[in-house]
Amino acid sequence: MPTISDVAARAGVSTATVSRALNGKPTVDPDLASRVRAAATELGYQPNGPARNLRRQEAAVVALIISDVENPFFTAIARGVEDVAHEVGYSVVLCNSDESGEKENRYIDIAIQERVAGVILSPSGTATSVAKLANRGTAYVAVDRPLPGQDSDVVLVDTRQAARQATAHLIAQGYERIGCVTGPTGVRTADDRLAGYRDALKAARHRSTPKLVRRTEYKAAGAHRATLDLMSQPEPPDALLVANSAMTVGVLRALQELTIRPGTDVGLVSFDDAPWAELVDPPLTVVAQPAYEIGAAAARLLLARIADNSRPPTTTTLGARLIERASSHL
Amino acid sequence: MPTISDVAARAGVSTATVSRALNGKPTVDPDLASRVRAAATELGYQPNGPARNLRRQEAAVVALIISDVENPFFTAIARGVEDVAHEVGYSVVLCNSDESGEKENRYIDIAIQERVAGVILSPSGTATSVAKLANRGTAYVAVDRPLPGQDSDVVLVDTRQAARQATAHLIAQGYERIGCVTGPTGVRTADDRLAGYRDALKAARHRSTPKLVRRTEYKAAGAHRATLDLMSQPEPPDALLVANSAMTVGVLRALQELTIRPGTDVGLVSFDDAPWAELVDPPLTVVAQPAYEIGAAAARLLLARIADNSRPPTTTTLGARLIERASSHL
DNA sequence: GAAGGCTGGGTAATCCATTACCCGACCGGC
DNA sequence: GCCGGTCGGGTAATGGATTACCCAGCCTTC
Repeated sequence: MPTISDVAARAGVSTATVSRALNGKPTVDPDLASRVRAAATELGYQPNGPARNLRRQEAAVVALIISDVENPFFTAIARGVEDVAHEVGYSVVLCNSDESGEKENRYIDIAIQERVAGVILSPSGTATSVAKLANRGTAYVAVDRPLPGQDSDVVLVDTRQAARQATAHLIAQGYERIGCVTGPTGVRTADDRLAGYRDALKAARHRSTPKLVRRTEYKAAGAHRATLDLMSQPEPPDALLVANSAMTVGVLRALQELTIRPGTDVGLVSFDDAPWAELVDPPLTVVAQPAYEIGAAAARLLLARIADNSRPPTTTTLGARLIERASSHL
Repeated sequence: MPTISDVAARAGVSTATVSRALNGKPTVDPDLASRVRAAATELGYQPNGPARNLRRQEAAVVALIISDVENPFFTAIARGVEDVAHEVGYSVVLCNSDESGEKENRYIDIAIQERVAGVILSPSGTATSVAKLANRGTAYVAVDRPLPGQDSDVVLVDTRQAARQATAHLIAQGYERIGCVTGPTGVRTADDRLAGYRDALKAARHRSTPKLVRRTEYKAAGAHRATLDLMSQPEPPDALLVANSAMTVGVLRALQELTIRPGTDVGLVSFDDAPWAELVDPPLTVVAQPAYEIGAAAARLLLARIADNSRPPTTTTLGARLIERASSHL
């Protein structure tokens, strides 16, 4: 593996000049610079990243810690982050915390150890190592969910308002016993969606009862169980608000098993406009979240904070859009 | 940011002892070791990764370069890789090459620069920097697609056989003009699936004609166009084999627009058992690929190669499973 | 023609953890 | 009581790129 000295020897200059030439510093004679570049390509020289990062005290890398790689919402965020970061020469590494506080902490530790320039994360909500980032002055931005007790940059969706609107839509369509399947207590988006749901019920003077609400992990399996449970009650709901698309898979599966037809027998609105949402029968009414834009905005905030860590923390709230399709029409 | 010397000073020992204690070397007095650990936690010491990697000449990190983060097939592979790697203390960083040879090369260069222990990638198929990995002796494993001209470890699915079986199934169901929507020329899985499709037609003495085949990028948009084009011919196909689930989204959308009912008007078999495959109407017959196992197997191979780079390259081929649902029954 | 200012480029310090090498202390055996 | 061996732990070299600092040579300017 060739080092900078090998290149220097081959080009007949000092290592300092090689470094300057390859990093495009303007103080190098163009002739020398091209001799250096030639030597570097001939040797197939690749700078030693750890050495460079050690000296520079920072790597041009941002870590993106998301809570579920298999959730299209988060992968779309990843795209947004990548596009913005790449434009300014940063690389993005993706880490999957799997909604586990432990894995999240582990990845944060790794990010600190590797001295990445910044971290974007969707906090799991349990106590985390995020404080360490703050202590060390590593730039970070939260997406999708705020950090409990942390005053940081954050990019959110006005998910409570969106849930309220979605529920109001169901009410307007004439549904009377509207249920809600949402994520675990303590996960902010799950709490907010539930709150928005209740807001709408209250505004319409509907009674809100725990019997119509189920909370489980943000996955198909949990939602599947929850739905079986909800629908087998003496007075089952006649419509459901479902808090993400992974859950919707479980809900639809459960309804299938119970031979309850969505749209006809039970109204359905789901968060996340998954690619397949209009392919199921009936096409799903969804709350489309601007995932790509969340990622892009988070990346821009992170870059700004890397440049100036003293700037005041900002909260960016993006709106969601209700897309009405057939699953929510009586 | 505290360094190892700070910890050493605080614990009243030398840096060597700190390093040994924190790395669990057995030659340290237990008392000293616990004093060191205490000092480390008090200071919130996190070792400097670049310095460590520089010295060790390797990082306990493997890079996973996949061609599409938004494709569930690849994210499932990621899970498999992660689970195996974590067990032995390796971290996984995910890089999204987006089917672009250029991005792939870029990430390979970064992986080399950062001196990761190994690389797992789904090669885009265009000429790549993979040779650099080989030259430098960095361990790597190809998944899903073999590396052209490289004799490396590779984990594949017998996708030609699977395509053949899927097509034979359509033939057995009585479809007569079976079409195929597959990925771009040169992408091995796309070529193989087409070949398997032709194998089956030939075996059944059906005529194979280019009029029934379309090749486009492995995405919904391409497949959408391809389907509109295929179905608007004078003699359109009465069944389709679709080469991945992203494409199937495009195909279904196109059929919807043309008000052609899948299953009834046109038989459908798709690669990849997406979570929503049984939720659409009619439920999709699919070729389920063992994505998680591919990832796990690749990770195991990579670890073996990291341990011993002289071992002979192996090819692991996993089988796929045809899951018959309603979309392929006349 | 000499002094001061620039410029390009070399020398060597620096980043920090790991580890080869070495040394002192203590043990057992004769 | 002395010697060789063990064990624990310290000193300092090491990895490779960046960059502060310095110097040589040339240009300007009076």
